[in-house]
This record gives sequence, C-alpha cells and structure tokens, in this order.
Amino acid sequence: MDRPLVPFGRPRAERADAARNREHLLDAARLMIAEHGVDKVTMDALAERAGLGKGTVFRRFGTRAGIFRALIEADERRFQELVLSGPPPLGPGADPVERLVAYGRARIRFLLEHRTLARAAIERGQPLPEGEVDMTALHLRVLLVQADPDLGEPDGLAIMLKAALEGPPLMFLASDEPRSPREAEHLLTESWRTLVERLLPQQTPADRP
Amino acid sequence: MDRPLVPFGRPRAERADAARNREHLLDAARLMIAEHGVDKVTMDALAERAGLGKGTVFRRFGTRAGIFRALIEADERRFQELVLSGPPPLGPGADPVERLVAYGRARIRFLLEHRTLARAAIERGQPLPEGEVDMTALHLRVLLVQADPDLGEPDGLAIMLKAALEGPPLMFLASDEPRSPREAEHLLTESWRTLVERLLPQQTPADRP
DNA sequence: AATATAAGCGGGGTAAAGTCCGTTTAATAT
DNA sequence: ATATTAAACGGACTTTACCCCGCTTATATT
Repeated sequence: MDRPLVPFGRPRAERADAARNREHLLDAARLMIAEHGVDKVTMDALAERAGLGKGTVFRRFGTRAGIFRALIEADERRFQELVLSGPPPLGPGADPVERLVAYGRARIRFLLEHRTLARAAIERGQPLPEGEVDMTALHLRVLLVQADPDLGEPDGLAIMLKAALEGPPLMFLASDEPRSPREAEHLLTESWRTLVERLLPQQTPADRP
Repeated sequence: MDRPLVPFGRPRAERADAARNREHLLDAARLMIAEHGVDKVTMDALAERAGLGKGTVFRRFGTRAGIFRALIEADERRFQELVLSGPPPLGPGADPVERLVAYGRARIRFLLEHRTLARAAIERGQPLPEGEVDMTALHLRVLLVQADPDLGEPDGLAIMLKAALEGPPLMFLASDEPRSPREAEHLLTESWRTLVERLLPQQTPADRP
C-alpha cells in the first residue's frame, strides 16, 4: 500500500535491456552508414539489422532524425567540454574577441566534419537540432556581452550570429558553385574572423593600464 | 521530313490546359490553407479538391514543397522589384549601409509575414528555396562591396549575412522562449541594424568633400 | 481539315515514417 | 521465491510523398 518514499526521483533509470538495445541500434546505424550512406538508413532496415522490432526503434529515438542526433551527441559533448574547460583561446582565459574567433573556427570545422550526420539530424519540423538548450547561442551571447557590455540587443545578435555561423556549414554553402569542404572551411573561417573583429572593439594593449 | 527551323527555341510555351490546371491547383491550395492550414494540404487532397489526378499535381510542381514555393513566388517577385527599382533607401540611390539596413528590415518583415508558407517551401533535400539564383546573397554582396571595397572575403560574408538575416525568421527564432511575431520583428530588425552599422564604416558627411 | 507528336493526364503502385495496442519482461516489493 | 507493475517490445496498420506508364489531347504542320 505504501507509495514509494521518493516519488519524485528521476523517472527511474533506463532498463538494462533498453540500454543494450540502444547500443545495438546505434552500432547497426553506424555500420549501415559506413556501408551505404545515411539515406539507406530506414527505420525498417535498421530494425531488421539490429534484430529488433520497428516499434523499438521509435521508442528509443522518437524520429528518424533522433537516431542521427544520438550519433553526434558524444562528439558534441566533447566539443562543449573543450569550449567550457579546455585551453584558451577556445577555452576560458583569452580575450572574448579571440574566443569568439576561436569558437567560430572550431564550430565551422566541427559542423563540416559532421555535415552528413548533422544534416540528417535536422527535424522536418521546427528548430535545428539542439541538445535541450542552444549552447552556441548561449555561448555567443556571453562572449558578446563580455566583449562589449554596451552592445544593444545581445539576444538578437546572438541568434543572428548563431545562424551566420551554423547555417552555411549545415547547408554546405547552399548558394552558387560547389566548393570543396577544405575551401569552404577556409572561406567561412576567415569571413567569421572579419565579422567578429569588425563587430567588436579590438581590445588593444593600450586599453589596459 | 523537315526538322523545325528553330530547333533550339525555348521548349515551346506551356499548354493552355496546363496553365489553367496550375491556376486551379494554386487556388485550391490557397483555399485549403485558409481552411485547415498547410499541414492538411496533402497531394491527394489537393488533387481531389481541384478535380485532377495526383500525377498532374506532381507534374506541375515537382514536389510538395514546390506548391508552396509557387504560392510565394508572386510576392517574392514584387519584393525584388521594390529592391531593384523602388524608392530608396530600399531601392537604388541611398548610401549602401542605409540600403543594407533597409533591406534587412524589409526582408525580415517579408519572411515573418510569409513564415508558414516559407517554411513549408523548404525542401527536405539540400538548399533553401531560391528562385534559381540566390537574390539575397547576391544583393548583400553588391552592397557590401559598395560600402567597403577593401572588405575581405565578400563572398563568405555575403553567405554568412544571408544566413544571419534569413535563418532566424524562417526558424522563427528557433531558440529559447516563444516570442510574438511583432516582438521578433523588432528584435531582429534592431539587431540587424547594429550588425550592419558596426560591420561597415559609417559614411559620415565629413567623408565626402 | 487531317495528321503527327510532344505535352499533359490519371490513378494505381511503392516505400518509408510514424502510430497503436496486445504481449512480454526487467526491476522491485512482499 | 513470488507477485506486481511500469517499461519495453514487436509488428501490423495507417498515412503520405513520390514514381510509372499507358492513354488522351492541345497545338503545330501540311
């Protein structure tokens, strides 16, 4: 008759078979992608390959895009750790403008390296794939304010700069002629630097006594 | 036996019945959207509503997204005309920085007003929906170079600024809390102004003799 | 007016995402 | 060890975009 003493604990850890099956599914997905590319990863084929039912696939990942999001997640976490506690200028310690430039360079490279998965991880519904909160917009906002406390509309600017940074690699420079990822990386990185350095006052040595 | 004397004329104008059916389909789509929203516009339902076969719908518009692209097209053309030959500062004649600010304001409003259709017009494949060429990136590039001929990487900057301008309204400020379109429009317009005016040297009266 | 032909048409067929619900089972309480 | 139950499972079912291809017709040519 007693109710559990801690009725509000987290919703009870994932069952062991569920965790095992998730790994099976992710492994199967990785193999299928390596063999035939993302397009051939259908929910039916993935379920069969992993020896599970289709319902299980949807229960685990919600949507097709969810599978690809899960595949990127580990790398994304590593990336965020470098940003939050790695060496400067990407990590804390450097001048905010330098950190913004470094973040852009790293993010562009990350997205271009993961572009196939990242594109497949975009939901056909509303927003871009974010792990609960939008780390990029958040981080950009913080650095923008640090670089210039008097900046108007930091929220809006953070949103726009996030789009400027992440849109082109995800769409792989949607416009005009095709470019190699190498050329794209260089072009975008340099453009980002220009954008950031012009947008924010350079902190020259003369500024600090 | 003779082949046509002008074998390379354009591929022969659209047949009258085809044009008529296209209008019927667009009318039907508009009605269905007004009544039940874009999601209920399925290819089967649209075909039936217009009294045509499903194959005809695909022949006319290629994909589902193509229908929504066609619905926006007229408005998009009007917009481009205002930009190319309307009154300044949106049209030609004003200072490039002013034109960039004006273009951003107009584009943000346009995309927010059309956001439902515009989102539905995005293909689940690669690029964002563009009418053959990417007018926004092109226009931004021209104005950027006019405003500052020494700007490095105008191509990359144009691509990034296009993403900064069009991404947020299309994704409707994907991140954080929901905002009303009104608030969104104001926030983005002001942010765009800040971005452009900081990015480019203000043309002060003193600069011109 | 008759003919030729490329364009258009229709609707059944396929593939794939996502839903539903009855059955099974891991984890926990007794 | 047994009972309990919430979670997990599986696979049939539904929905929808998109393909295919034999038939029809508008238009141009003679």
